[in-house]
Amino acid sequence: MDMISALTAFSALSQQTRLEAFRLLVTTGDAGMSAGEIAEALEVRQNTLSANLSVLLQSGLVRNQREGRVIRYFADTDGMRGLLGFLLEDCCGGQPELCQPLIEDLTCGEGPCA
Amino acid sequence: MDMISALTAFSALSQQTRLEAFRLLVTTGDAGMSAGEIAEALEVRQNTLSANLSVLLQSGLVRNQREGRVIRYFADTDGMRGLLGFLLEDCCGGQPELCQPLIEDLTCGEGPCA
DNA sequence: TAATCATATCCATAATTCATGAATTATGGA
DNA sequence: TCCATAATTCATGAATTATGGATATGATTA
Repeated sequence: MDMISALTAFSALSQQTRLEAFRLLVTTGDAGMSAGEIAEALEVRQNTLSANLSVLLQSGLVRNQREGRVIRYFADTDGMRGLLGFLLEDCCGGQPELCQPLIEDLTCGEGPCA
Repeated sequence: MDMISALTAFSALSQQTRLEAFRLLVTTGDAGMSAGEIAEALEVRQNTLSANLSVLLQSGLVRNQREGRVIRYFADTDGMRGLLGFLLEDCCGGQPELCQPLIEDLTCGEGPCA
């Protein structure tokens, strides 16, 4: 992931409706959620959400797929991985002794994630 | 980390000068860098950088410390960990089978980070 | 074909963000 | 105390972004 993509992704996540939508999509995983369901869950107007989903799409953090009349959205795992990698890249390159314990904290295994 | 803090952090990272400054501070680790050195490295005016550093400070991603006339800035590992945890939290809670491989990719061990 | 449902797009307005120059504060040395 | 240096704060205007109403598109059903 390059700097521009990272900026776009961070910018996409720096707005409440979008961050909430993204988290929602992360929790629903492969099932995803239709635009309408997301709008209802977050209590935002349809057109406002649509605009925000389009920002998330462009950031690569979210994918979508038309299913008949409905358009279903999904968190994009690759996009998320790219962003996490970008954040940790310098850390790993420059300061692995700082970085490794930071990563080890992030395992899902035991207890809450972080 | 709560939603507001995460929004603040993402917003802080969604601007080029700030993202570059943050990455710079990550690579310098415990050594940190003075405001002037950062401004010089990034070729931005002192007051512009100062405003941007203050945004990073408030986001918790960066700390600072006065040393005589100089103010030295450092990446805040705890802040970074909090943000990563926030991103992965839902993933771990809701979709550990998606999340774990994503995390495993992030080890510093072999090759580039991501 | 007409009606309807789910989304997206267009447009205007409101709100936010950003870089800049000028002024200010804090520190250390002569 | 005076001066120079390091950095911050403040006010401003330009640019960007968010929002909501209206409308358009695209897919299904009757």
